[in-house]
Amino acid sequence: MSVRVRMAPSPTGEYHIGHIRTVLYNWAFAKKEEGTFVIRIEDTDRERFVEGAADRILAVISLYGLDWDEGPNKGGSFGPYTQSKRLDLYKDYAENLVEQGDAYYCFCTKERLSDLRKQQREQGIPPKYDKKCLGLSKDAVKERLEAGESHVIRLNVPENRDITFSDVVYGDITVNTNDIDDQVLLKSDGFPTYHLAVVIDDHLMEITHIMRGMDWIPSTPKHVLLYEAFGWDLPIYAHLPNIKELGGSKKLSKRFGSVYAIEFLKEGYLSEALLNFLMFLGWNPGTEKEIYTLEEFIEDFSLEDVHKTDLVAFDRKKLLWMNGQYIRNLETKDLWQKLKEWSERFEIDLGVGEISEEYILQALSLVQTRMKLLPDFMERTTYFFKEPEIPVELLTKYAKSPERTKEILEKFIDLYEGVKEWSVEILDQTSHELIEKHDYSPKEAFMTVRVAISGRKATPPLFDMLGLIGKEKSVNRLKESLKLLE
RNA sequence: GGCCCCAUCGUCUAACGGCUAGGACGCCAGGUUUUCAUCCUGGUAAUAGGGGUUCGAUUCCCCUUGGGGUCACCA
Repeated sequence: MSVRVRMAPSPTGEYHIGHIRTVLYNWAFAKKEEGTFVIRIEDTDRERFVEGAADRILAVISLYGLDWDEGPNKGGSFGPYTQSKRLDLYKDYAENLVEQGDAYYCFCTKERLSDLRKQQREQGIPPKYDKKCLGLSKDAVKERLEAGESHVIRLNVPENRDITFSDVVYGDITVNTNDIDDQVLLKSDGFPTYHLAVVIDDHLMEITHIMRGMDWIPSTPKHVLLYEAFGWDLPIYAHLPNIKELGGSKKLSKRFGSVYAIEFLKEGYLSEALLNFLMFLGWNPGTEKEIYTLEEFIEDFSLEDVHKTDLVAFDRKKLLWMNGQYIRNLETKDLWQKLKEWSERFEIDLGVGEISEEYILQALSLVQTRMKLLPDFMERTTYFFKEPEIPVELLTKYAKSPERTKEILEKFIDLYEGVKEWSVEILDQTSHELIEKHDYSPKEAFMTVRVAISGRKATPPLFDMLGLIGKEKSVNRLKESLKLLE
């Protein structure tokens, strides 16, 4: 039987970076096993439903370079892939369960339920439905149903039975049914709860492996009960460790940076780097290899290597390092391509104006090893494209006196005006000759020129920079800087 | 609180029950360098505690402690 896995987002908000990790594992597993990856929209909560969220979730998954074989906007033979379009199905199955005695109608009001919970808490016992409506006679139920009384359908959880299921990552997990509540299956608005819908859909869609966050472990026994009641085979469960903020907070927090998948992209992380980083949050190949392409990940991924732990920390510094790796390892023209796409997608101005692509590529190649995030491009290259502001205190910082700064600038202006062939090699050679002749230290001379040209103290190598900026502009900038000292 | 899960450097992690517990990020130091990066070299730092089992426990078992999850007509 071929592998079928799924990711089932709930359109209640923006997609979290941790969700992408789960999508990635499912996606890679399907690819590796030559199976099918399906996406199903679980929009059964009408209160929390957010208009447009489903589309944005699908879009961000695509932006990360991941795709699916069946699902909304894609089709497949197990549709529809949106739960709100499958309502009749859930109702039929729930009613069958009632007939079998595995579920029952419940007419209790929300007030009674919350009072009950309150009482139980006060008595220090775990809150649980007291099965009051299970005692209703068939006729009584029928009567109240016909009267149009508001009702739900609840799972009839048997007493004192150990439910054991096997998890590929966490091993055997056993829970006693006394600790399981008579979960609502069908809500009074006719929508199923997650528990009912997920079991029915996973079965009908022939899902073979369920990979999801380990926060679902406690409700898995309910699902097992449901599979049993329906007489269906259990899928293979593989719960995944959850992700937390480095530093102790329980979840990723805005305080430390981005949280939503789309935000990381906007901040200038490359999807390849993000995915590479995410791979290792809960999985490890057991080797020392850490830079992984998607193809390599598909090759090496295995459920057995998913780490059995409670939480993994999201180390933003390591992510940043990894992003720098990816930026550096890109061909410059490919990096430029990424910059352009990023700029268009998020409407960010790269600050290059109408300058030729050839010039931009040269500037980019000079700053590439200095970039960790896409926006570093603007910060690092602005003076290649626009005349910079020169802070006087920085200009005069390196020579012993303002007079000496002036002298250095004058000498370099003379030198550069006379240079016939404006090449990095010639500039390097003649500049060194100049400082030797006048006994300037390399640092005072070159730092002064650097500041006079760029307005800053940290730039790519001076002569590479001058070479690209060109003779006329370089000389002009030196002259403008000189004027600041008068 | 009940139930469930987890426990190796600060972080992600490696180590058929067996060499000085390995790697990566970070941090520190040095080298390269006119600056900032890159790059190279080195260093720092861990088996939560206590009992067992064993010739020998990071590894297996128990307890304690700590962390996390979950107990809705949310997913």
